[in-house]
Amino acid sequence: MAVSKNIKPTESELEILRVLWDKGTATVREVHEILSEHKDAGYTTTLKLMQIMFEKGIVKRDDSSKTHIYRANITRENTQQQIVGKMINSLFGGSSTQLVMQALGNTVPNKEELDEIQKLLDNLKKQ
Amino acid sequence: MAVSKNIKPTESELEILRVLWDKGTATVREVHEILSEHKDAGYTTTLKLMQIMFEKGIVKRDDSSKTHIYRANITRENTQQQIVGKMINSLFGGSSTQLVMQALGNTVPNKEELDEIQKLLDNLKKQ
DNA sequence: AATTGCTTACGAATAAAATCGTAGCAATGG
DNA sequence: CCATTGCTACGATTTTATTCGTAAGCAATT
Repeated sequence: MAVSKNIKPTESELEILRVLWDKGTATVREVHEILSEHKDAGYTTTLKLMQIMFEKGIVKRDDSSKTHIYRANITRENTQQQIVGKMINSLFGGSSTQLVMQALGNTVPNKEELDEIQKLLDNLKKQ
Repeated sequence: MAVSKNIKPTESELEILRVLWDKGTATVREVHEILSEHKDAGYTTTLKLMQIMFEKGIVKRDDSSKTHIYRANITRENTQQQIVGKMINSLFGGSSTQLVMQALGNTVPNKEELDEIQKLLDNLKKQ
């Protein structure tokens, strides 16, 4: 398995990553448009953040044309794992079960989701 | 239901809260001793943090004697819910199920834990 | 009474994250 | 040809979080 870098995106970086994960690729303008629906910060703020993320290696970019095209350089899955893992330790005393209980108690999943979880659970039980 | 304040403890504050949640009450010294097992920061750093948390209302304290006695003023459950909820939205597109799958895939629960989850799952299915 | 040890208070330094203003460059349309 | 528009670069500022040094109080001990 590939070694997952221990990258910890900040809150703002995560917002940008979400857009990139969703869209695949995006320009600063596109990211900014979407972010500004829920947040107000200037265009250059988003630009600067994405430049910093580029320096950190969190995103890649194609700068062959004037308007650069960005894409994520870390996967959603990896980042989720990273953050969830950290949270299990820091908030749930290392028990993933506690987190699961909390999450399930939080919002009620529908039938399909319950089945999906049940399937995973069955799998875990077999081992 | 009580209105849960929208408090967002910082990383350091969370470390302190964990100690307080575990022990119920603690002095700065006690908190510091425990923290310094895994982290090195001076005593006054911990002190200052706890003073700030007091100002924010995150912790209470009994200052009737010279050595103040602290306790958490927000519950573990509430804080977990707060943070998990935020994460479900920001990282899992609002799907608690996705988070559950991630968490379960992360570290393998033992038999008892699996049973516990199964029980909760059964309950959810009934509704 | 002086010393020592432990405490709180608090200003200030440092570090990290987020925000913004301005400059410069290229393409476009009058 | 020049004004406008939209882009990147980047330094500087602001905000937030963390860390620490120092002073002062109090109590036990020498």
